[in-house]
Amino acid sequence: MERSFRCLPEMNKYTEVKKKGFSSRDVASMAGVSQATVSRVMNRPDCVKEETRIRVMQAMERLHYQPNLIARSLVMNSTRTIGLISGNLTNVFFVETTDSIENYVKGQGYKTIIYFEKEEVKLKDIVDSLISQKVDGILLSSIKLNDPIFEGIKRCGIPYVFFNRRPGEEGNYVVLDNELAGQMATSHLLNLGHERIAYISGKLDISTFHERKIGFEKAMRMAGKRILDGLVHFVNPDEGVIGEITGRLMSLQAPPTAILCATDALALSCMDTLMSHGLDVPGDVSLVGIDDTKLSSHQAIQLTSVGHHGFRMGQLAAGILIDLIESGCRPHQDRQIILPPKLVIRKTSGQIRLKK
Amino acid sequence: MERSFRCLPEMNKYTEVKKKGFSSRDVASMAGVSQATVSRVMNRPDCVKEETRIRVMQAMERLHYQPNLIARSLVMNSTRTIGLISGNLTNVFFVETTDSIENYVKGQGYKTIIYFEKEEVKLKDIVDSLISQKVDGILLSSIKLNDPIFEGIKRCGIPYVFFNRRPGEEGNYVVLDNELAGQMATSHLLNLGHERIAYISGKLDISTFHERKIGFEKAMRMAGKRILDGLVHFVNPDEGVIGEITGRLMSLQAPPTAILCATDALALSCMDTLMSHGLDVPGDVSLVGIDDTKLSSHQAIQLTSVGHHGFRMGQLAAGILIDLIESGCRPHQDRQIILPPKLVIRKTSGQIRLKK
DNA sequence: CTGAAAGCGCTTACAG
DNA sequence: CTGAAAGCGCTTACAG
Repeated sequence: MERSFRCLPEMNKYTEVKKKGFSSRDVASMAGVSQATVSRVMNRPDCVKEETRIRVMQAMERLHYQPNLIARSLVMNSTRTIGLISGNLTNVFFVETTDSIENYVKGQGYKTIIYFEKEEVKLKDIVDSLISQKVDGILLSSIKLNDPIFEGIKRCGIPYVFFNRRPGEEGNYVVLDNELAGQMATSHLLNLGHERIAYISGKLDISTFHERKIGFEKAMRMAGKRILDGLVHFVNPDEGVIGEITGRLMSLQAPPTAILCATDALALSCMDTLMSHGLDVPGDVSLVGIDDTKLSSHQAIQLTSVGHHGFRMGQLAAGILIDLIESGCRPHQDRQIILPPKLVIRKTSGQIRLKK
Repeated sequence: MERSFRCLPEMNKYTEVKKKGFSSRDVASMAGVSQATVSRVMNRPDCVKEETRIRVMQAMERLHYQPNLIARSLVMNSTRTIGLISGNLTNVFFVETTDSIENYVKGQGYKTIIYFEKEEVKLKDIVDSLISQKVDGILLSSIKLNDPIFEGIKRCGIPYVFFNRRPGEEGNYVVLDNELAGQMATSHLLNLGHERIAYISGKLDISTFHERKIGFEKAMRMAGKRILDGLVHFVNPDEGVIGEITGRLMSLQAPPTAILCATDALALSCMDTLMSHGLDVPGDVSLVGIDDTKLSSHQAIQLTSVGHHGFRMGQLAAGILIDLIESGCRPHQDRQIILPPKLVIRKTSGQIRLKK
């Protein structure tokens, strides 16, 4: 558009688009009643005389009338929508939570707007967008430790629940006891005789990874084992560098006899690389994940893992959120659930073997 | 609530809920301008005097103002939202499409409302809900052959694209050449010397399954092989009966030497059962899927499959939808893409072995 | 460059 | 039981 035109009345690109449907006013005039009555037929049918109600309903049918929920939301100040900001679906764990969350909230009569986190998109923008969209509540796994956005969420007063990750000790959340999970996974490997244990994790600005690492360190310390420098890696899981790291680990002079991955998703990538290098798991190296996703129990995978069903975590978080939404008042106490992890020993972890 | 009260003015449960935020009117009065000017600062900043604009923006900051998109949508008649009705995430294929769709439309400035199909929830209700919510377009994989809802979608005039499944020959869609895919998968097994081929599929009221079955039959016919009665099953994939079917197939007097599953998801379930029965794939029985999901290429799975990357299908469909939305006019020709399938031979299919 | 006014499609007190 | 009216928070033609 030319500069000189920029302040002319803008062409309304919607002008020529036909109306998207009929309004309650159209129904009203067809039925010979007021708009208020049409509204009542939808919301409080008991309060409308049967004869009138039938006439209105016939008009609705004839016009294929669909109420405009946007308009309703505006007056009701409620959208019956929750916003879900989730980790990417390339991580199986979030597949489980996304599925269970959508199903749960749908059952409660809510819709779900989803966002999958992405490097380029700032969390703040997503949250702002959700606030602007007037969602009734926000469910988010994508939060960093001490993320300043947490303040913004609290300030605006919109109900929220974190799941899987949390910004700190405060707030509403449902998480795994990650420290314990890390500890249990490590102890399992120690019990099998491993000492040279590699640890592959996501970045430590995320609570999950921060806490699991502490658990790992704690277990090693308690067993009196040293954590070996080149064996510990904190990477960005999205970048697909797991293959490279794994390759490097295994071509070390003294490669690890076991690898603990901070998530099942990482372990799966790791396993993929190990196997494509012709290595046997657990023959050549043991492998353990954390999260215990369903996929890990597949007979072809059989990944030893520690976790607490993801679908349950999603459902719990969604349940709390809806509770928060419907109770209306802002409770004075944060709602916090820390789930106990469970170790599930499968086929990827085995007794250490002596170097041939 | 007592019957006698039912027509009393309803307690407005929103009455006591504090406003969800500030409005442009609040900003206006703080900045000492009219609401119209605040609106202009957001939408056509060039048309506002710099001094005024700065004053308004400061007021916005101070109030942490977030525009109410609900109100804007109402006047603009556009929500910048698309509705996605997807198959369940328990099917890996839909994990890939969901992920790519959300990412693509987000990049185009649209939000995504998702629904995962579910036995209990009727498609019509979901579509109606989406129409009521005034989404700008609908993307759906969940459609049955000749589904009457297709008429409703066309009538209401909302842009739509089907992906993976289609209601028939008509409409906008992006699908795999399913018949060819079925044929290629079958031919592959025939070429390996298999004749006793089992076929496990979803119900035939879904185009994908209908067409893939035709491909299967065609390949068998062209090879002059008979399709054996007890070896063909059309089941509801959600019900987890795959295990049972697989078990029954393999305990037949003359079990199949190969199993073709109509989707990778089915093949994965099938493999799980086969392995848990101690059977070797492909030693005891070959296994082939259709969709070629990423998971199939994992070293621990290595499922032979035929397909066309799911993420591409999702992205193509989303691209067409947004094109349809933004072009505004209803094109006279349907937009249809039929993707060519590719056979990827991995480790689950092998030469037939003679019965010991 | 800016404001007053109308309108998007609903809902709900208020009267009758 | 029903209608007229006001209002939710925006946007935009129309005046000035």
